[in-house]
Amino acid sequence: MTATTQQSRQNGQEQLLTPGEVAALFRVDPKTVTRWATAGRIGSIRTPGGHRRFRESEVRTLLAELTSDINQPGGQSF
Amino acid sequence: MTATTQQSRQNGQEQLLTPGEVAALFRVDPKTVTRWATAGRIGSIRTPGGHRRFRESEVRTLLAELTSDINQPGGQSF
DNA sequence: AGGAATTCGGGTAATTTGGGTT
DNA sequence: ACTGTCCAAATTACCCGAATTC
Repeated sequence: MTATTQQSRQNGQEQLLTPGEVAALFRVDPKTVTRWATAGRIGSIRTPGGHRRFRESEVRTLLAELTSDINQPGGQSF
Repeated sequence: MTATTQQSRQNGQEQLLTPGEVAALFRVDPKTVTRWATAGRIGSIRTPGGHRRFRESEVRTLLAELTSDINQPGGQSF
């Protein structure tokens, strides 16, 4: 198996992203992504050391919602 | 044989994970997992050669505890 | 017995965290 | 209410050579 060192082992596992990667996708500061997690707008997984990891699927979903105007019931607008 | 099938199905024994395996679950470097073991944040078993192995149940429990989902069952939110 | 991949160790950059501020 | 920046401290990532595992 030719793998660098990282994310190419668990095939059926959930892929996780670092704050910096998520920030790059949204074109925002990593700090802003952290605020989203703190505000409960996005799920996060903390490492035992306290750093956050984000689910790629969830991030992509959120990113898709921002790509086009979404105003559907259940979207929590309060 | 692939990297994910290093160990065959033993009897009722505890499944052990390699540092790389645990690292993939948390999306960190295998070396980071080693530091967690050194810091006592996660239990580890050493092979006669000095390599570390981790209990799968403990790892999954730890992963679940550090996971904060926003609208999905299974995660504690308090 | 040889080979590929992983995991030791240490040491040094890069990223992340949290608070406070603009 | 939301985001970007500054700061210090903590955590994590990549570098190497050598040992271990399968």
